[in-house]
Amino acid sequence: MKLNIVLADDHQMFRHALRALLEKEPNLNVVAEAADGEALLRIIGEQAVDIVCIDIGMPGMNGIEATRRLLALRPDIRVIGLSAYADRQFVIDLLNAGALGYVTKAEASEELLRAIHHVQQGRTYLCPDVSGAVASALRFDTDLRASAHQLTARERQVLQLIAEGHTSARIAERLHIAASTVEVHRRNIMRKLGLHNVAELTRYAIHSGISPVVDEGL
Amino acid sequence: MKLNIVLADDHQMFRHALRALLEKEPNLNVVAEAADGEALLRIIGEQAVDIVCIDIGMPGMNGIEATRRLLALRPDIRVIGLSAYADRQFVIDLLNAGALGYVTKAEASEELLRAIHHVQQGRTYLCPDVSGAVASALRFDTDLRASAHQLTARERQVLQLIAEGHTSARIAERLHIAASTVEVHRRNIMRKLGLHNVAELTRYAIHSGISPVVDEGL
DNA sequence: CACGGACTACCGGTATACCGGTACCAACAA
DNA sequence: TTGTTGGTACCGGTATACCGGTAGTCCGTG
Repeated sequence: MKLNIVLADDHQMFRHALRALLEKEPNLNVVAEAADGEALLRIIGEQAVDIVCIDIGMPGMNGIEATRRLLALRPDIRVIGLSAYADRQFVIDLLNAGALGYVTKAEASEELLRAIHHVQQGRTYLCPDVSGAVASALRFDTDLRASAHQLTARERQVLQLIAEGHTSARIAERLHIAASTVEVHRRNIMRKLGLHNVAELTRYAIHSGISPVVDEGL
Repeated sequence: MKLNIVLADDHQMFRHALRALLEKEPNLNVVAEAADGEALLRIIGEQAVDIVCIDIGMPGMNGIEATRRLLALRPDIRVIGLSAYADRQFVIDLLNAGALGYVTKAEASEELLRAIHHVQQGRTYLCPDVSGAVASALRFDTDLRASAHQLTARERQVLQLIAEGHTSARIAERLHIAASTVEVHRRNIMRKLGLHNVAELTRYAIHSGISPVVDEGL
């Protein structure tokens, strides 16, 4: 029985390339690709999926948020996070969201295959440079979780869209809520974080990993 | 006769995956991979290379600098730039450095194959979203090549203060000029970069190194 | 059950950003 | 000379951010 895999990454080129690589493995079957979180959720509602490899740094709904929602719908799916960075906060947030694996793109592709093998059996797998970062975090800072969860899921979502340069009106359209509601989220975010303008919010979003450093179409 | 290709990208996983994809083409032969600019220059000194696909966003020596040095040593090699973003400045800088192609990772992998085909014949190739960005720049400014979109020292200074979350009034105080002047700088910066709000300016500042990722207040 | 948290939504108001234009001056280049 | 670039400064106008309050629903917990 082949494993059904879905790839989620905003870079089509990366998805295609990764598909070519994974399909060289006889027991792996890439059944679908998604360019963003919305597409991913649509896909897992439509077909049988065993494992999802998801990029953390996607615009719109990011990988962590997407993981949270995906597992709420289909808790049986195994999620492996992919990221350009071995950022502690990323790893912690993703594991809290329910993912089983975490591999950086700087690692060899064999690491991803190893991760797939592990999570398929329900085990956790962190690639070497990530597990090192997490271990040091656990030694020095025991309450990382608290700071990571000051913001609610909805607030993180709004924050990411603000940091991507959208106005409250556009964010409201995107989330299918009223602009006034977005304004409320905006103020609550600023109050919780002690920030007072878009520049500071953007810096926070990038630094905390809610928003990727780079954006498309600049 | 097969085309000898070298891949340069700091993400090993991306390199491996891209290799798997390119090697499905019968006339392409990936002869080497490089994780940074230094390794790339070493490789092209050692073996026959026709085409180099190089990532712009590599740490250390970036793709543009590496392209410049590579072509100084081996002007016959065709260079294709790969990037996560369709940043005008990157495109211009890379073309000035002597590259023939530019493809974003958001595009389909077919775009890369198309670019390889074009540059092999000595022709230029820009993928659609990139040529769109360049075209929009041409509408505003006819003289692109002469570093038209470089910011002046004063503008960089203003941009940094904007990205730190200051208002135009505060920036004016800090620089001992009128707020109206700061507004002019602000608009000129946005026009040059093709950006339209503080969030995008902040991202650009962080991304371009004008502003550090971390700030005291955060 | 009552309570709080999260999310939703609206009201009003002020501050600031954003966009367009014009203008003067100094330094420098064609 | 004339033209160009960078820096300075102001005008008017609209859009959006930012700040304060109130209030309804839903949902999970004590």
